[in-house]
Amino acid sequence: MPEKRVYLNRDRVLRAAVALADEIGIDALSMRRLAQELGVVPMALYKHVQNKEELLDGMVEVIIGEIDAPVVDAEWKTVVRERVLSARRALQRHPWARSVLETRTRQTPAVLDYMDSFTGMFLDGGLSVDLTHHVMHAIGGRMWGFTQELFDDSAARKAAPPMPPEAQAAMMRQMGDSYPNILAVAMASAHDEGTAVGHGCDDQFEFEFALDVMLDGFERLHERGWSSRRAAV
Amino acid sequence: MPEKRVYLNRDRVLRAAVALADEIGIDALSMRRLAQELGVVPMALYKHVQNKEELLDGMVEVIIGEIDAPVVDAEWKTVVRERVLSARRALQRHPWARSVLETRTRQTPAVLDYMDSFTGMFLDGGLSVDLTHHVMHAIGGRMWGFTQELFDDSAARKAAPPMPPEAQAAMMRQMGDSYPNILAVAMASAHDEGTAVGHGCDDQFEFEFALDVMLDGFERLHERGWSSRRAAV
DNA sequence: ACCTGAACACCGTTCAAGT
DNA sequence: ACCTGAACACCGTTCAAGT
Repeated sequence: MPEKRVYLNRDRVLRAAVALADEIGIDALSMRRLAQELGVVPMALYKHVQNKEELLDGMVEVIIGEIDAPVVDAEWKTVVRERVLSARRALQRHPWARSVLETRTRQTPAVLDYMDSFTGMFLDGGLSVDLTHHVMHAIGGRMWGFTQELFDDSAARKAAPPMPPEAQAAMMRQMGDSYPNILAVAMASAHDEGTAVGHGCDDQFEFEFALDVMLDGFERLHERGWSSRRAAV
Repeated sequence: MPEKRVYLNRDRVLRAAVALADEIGIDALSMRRLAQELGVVPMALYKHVQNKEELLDGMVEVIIGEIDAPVVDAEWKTVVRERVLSARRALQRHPWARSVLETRTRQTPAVLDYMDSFTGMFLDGGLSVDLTHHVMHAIGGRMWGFTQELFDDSAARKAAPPMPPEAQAAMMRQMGDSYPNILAVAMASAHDEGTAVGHGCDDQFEFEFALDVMLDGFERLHERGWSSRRAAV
């Protein structure tokens, strides 16, 4: 008696990939091994995922789906803090996730959604778009690896050829519908670049901004005689 | 007329690997491709490097060698700042270095030397061993990826079986000769763990420490009406 | 002491077919 | 519409030899 044939789909493939990576580790996760797990020939996967890169992008989507929505009715610092800790918990559930995130460069809709929502936590908290911009860069590494590339277009530029201005404007308009917060920040920093006074997206500036926030914080703790014992209280 | 045969050595192999990765990218760097570059059969490399992992560890050594020594006669914040910026420059010269560093878990002598010297910048600046400990964790991601694992022994524990106390003491003594600063910090946090009040090496605590340093810093900038224009002055 | 050659058990992905 | 099979051009690493 032939079993009812259950067709593969993208979602089944991605979930199986996440589960398998949890089990055998990311290095051992190959297209061939995943196919075997699904009881299918390797090439069957390529109907649902263009290549291995896209499989990894899809696995990131699954992880992002595990991050809690922002808490409501709290000051922005609490909202951000809880969200970051939730993201951290999601990453910890999947030990391979950190290293995969760090290699992703494609800005999939799932990633952009998360970024937009994250940006919104600062803007809703009343931070200026300027400060929010640099804060997003600074917190990037702590949120996880790919924030850096969001407002920094060097990665995107490599992927896509330059666009005529009208196409750029059209894209901006379309982005505004889905990602209003990202758009607000991107527009403000583009304006800054025009005036040549602010810092649109200078990689070195962003790095030093984050470094100085940390060093200044350390200095204040040192001056106050901070110790982890007292912090525990 | 036969050319004088120049034997391979570890250093030649590592330098060639770094140069080749710069040229063709880290993904394309294979033992086979590297051997070809050196005009040698793949297996010849295995005399100088146990396997590919060790090749990557060796490439990290080369990178560390490019980081400037700490500047002298300056306050600790400046010393740290300059060192971090120097490390950043080294990483930027080798675009593949970041991703390689993030996958390294072995604590080679080169890595320990760098860590010890880095720790020393804070201790010499007068920070307490306690604060230095948490600061080292906090700055880890900014320095680069592997600091996290230094005082956190979970990675080391996986690699090596547990030791009898005498062996541990002997190792400590030996470490004290080469890495006095690491030892000072490690001993202080071990003591804390005994009192069960401080935070020896709680991963979650370290993460939140760093997160809160950033968030508090952002809040202060927000309150002061910070803008990148004024920061430029 | 150092390098070689052949072989093993893997990869991701293509192409042209099968149902 | 979806899956298959065979093949291609690669990997890292072993082992037993060569000079």
